[in-house]
Amino acid sequence: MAQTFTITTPIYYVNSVPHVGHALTMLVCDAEAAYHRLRGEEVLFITGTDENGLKVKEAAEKAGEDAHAFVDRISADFRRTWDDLGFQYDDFIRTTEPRHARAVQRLFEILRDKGHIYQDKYEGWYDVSAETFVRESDLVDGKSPDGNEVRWVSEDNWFFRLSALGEPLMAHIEANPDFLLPASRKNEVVSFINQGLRDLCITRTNPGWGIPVPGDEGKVIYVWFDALINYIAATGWPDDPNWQTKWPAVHWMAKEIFTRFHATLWPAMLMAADLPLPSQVIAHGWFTFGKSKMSKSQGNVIAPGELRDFFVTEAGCSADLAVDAVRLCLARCLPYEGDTNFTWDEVAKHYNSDLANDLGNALNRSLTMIHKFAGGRVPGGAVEPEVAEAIAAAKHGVEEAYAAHRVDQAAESAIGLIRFLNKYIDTRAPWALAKAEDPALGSVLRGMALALASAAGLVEPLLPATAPAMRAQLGLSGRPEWAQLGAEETLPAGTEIAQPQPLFPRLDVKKLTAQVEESAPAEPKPKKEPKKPMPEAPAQIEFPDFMKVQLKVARIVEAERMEGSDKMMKLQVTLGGESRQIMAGIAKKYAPVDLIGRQVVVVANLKPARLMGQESQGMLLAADDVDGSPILLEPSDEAPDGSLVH
RNA sequence: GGCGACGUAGCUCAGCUGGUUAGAGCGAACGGUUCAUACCCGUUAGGUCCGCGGUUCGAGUCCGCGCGUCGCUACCA
Repeated sequence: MAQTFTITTPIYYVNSVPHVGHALTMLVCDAEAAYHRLRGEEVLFITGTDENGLKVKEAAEKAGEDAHAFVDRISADFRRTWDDLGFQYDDFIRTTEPRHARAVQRLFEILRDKGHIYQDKYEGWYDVSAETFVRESDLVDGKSPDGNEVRWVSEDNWFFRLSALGEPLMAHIEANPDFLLPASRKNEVVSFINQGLRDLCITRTNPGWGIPVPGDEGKVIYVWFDALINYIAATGWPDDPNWQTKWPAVHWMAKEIFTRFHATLWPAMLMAADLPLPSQVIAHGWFTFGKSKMSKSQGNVIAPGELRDFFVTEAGCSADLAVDAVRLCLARCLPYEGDTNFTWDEVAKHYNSDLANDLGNALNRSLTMIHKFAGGRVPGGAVEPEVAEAIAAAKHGVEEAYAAHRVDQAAESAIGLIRFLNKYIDTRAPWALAKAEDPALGSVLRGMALALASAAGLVEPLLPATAPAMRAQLGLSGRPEWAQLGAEETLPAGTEIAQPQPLFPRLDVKKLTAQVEESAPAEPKPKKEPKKPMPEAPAQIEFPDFMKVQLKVARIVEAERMEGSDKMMKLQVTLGGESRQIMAGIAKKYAPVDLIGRQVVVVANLKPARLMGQESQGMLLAADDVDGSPILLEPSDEAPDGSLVH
């Protein structure tokens, strides 16, 4: 069986509403899928919704709705939005479907049987909203760093041995340079993995919603662990023996879920289960709007349908073509590496220059000329070499762009052919040839028509409504094979041309500018995520509060600088009978030789923590110097190691 | 804090392994053309290629330092 080209968007969390960011991911996948279909390949384009998690259940309750009804409703919203915009996905998978649950449970069992999952106790704070565990030290005023409510949980849980998979993962990344794209994101993943991976708690207490842990029904599987498995579930794994013809897949997503989940956790899960890794994992950046990210919490979401309606109302193009206009603008503004500011201004410019002035006008003027100078039929005559070459070059450019997942560059290359055509028309001046009754006229007109027919094919994955509309005006029906695209035979002499009909009416930019200025919301507050501040010390504390802190004298027996940090030092100390490892940020000021043998004061009953992948069992006390550098505290006289300080 | 990226014409950005007069699109100015959706084509922009130092016969392109933006980060207790 032939290998299928499988491409995925993330499954969208039902706690949000569809916005332009989602539409961008949909677009790149849709365009790539369409391109591969045009080439005659089997294609599987998967999208869907992520519907498990405590947060979903609580959102349903808040809405006074049954959870099933709630997710059905929101999932349908997403689906309707994508249908409305004409995205041609092949499968829409929901994590509440049995096929997904079965795959999740099966993968869990496999990993457990192989020893990659173990049971342990977790006790600590849990952020319900973000569905993550929160370190005590990260709490801000009793809330999570994101300001969400936290609750104390103490439970037995299942952990995924992610810590063991860093090395094989790195090996795979190094052996496959295009596995993670773009390169700048890949670097982030490499440094993330190099910091050392930690085992991940992958279960939660069963709230009556989610996928139960096989053999431990009191638990459900952590939403992220669960959600990622949709990709393989949609191929039919584990039951369909043909699933491997649909795997591996190309995964596209926005950058925020790249590093931790798609580029690390997911490949690690597959690796642990001895399943093939995705062929490529690719992240795009965000659209920003004004100064900040376009997001629900910022209140500056543009609904994708809103953009389409804009072109219908303001430019007056048909609904189908307005969708194409949206697609073009998304592609042209595609933030591949960084983020892109997505503005009405930019949108209007791309629409006018690429679609109205270049593409639409080139079609229009060419058709008019064929009517005026050739009686409305494609004349005979060989297409001139420079036209054939320009077509071939543009086609090649589009192919290269799609091979590199650069939908933006594919658009550029296809529009480039139109630009060439406009220059060619000016240079060859068919009106002058006609006047002079120059025999070259036929060749020139036919070349123009062929360039347009070819351009239609090249833009087709990106502009699926525009391409057939162009062909219809050119008097062509059906579409050529990709391989045939650009061939002279695809446009026989004598083909009857339709009456030209403007496809994309120009936008009146001046009028728009006035409107936008009028309706523009106040510039979104320039906000920087507040760095989590150190908890403020209260003005006074009770004596028992103080007594909670156990301070002891310790003697440093070993000290070692940490690679990759100019401040951190790893210390081995003795508290009399007991020795401990403590991490301390003092390496800038003190050298190991200054420290060994020295007595210091430590907080002895501080909960252990991991710093730079090292356990720290306590905290070294130091005063802040004016420049912020540490000044170590030590007893003024030799004290017994381990003696209490109070 | 660490790691990483970026800083090129008014704007958005290309410039691979260093090599003659540094490019594209948009905008602007001027000119041309008339087939066309007031569109298209051409010319122009005197760009310190962020700054300073270095390697080299030669650097936007490599190295160091500095400044400025930005990204990632499970950790400076």
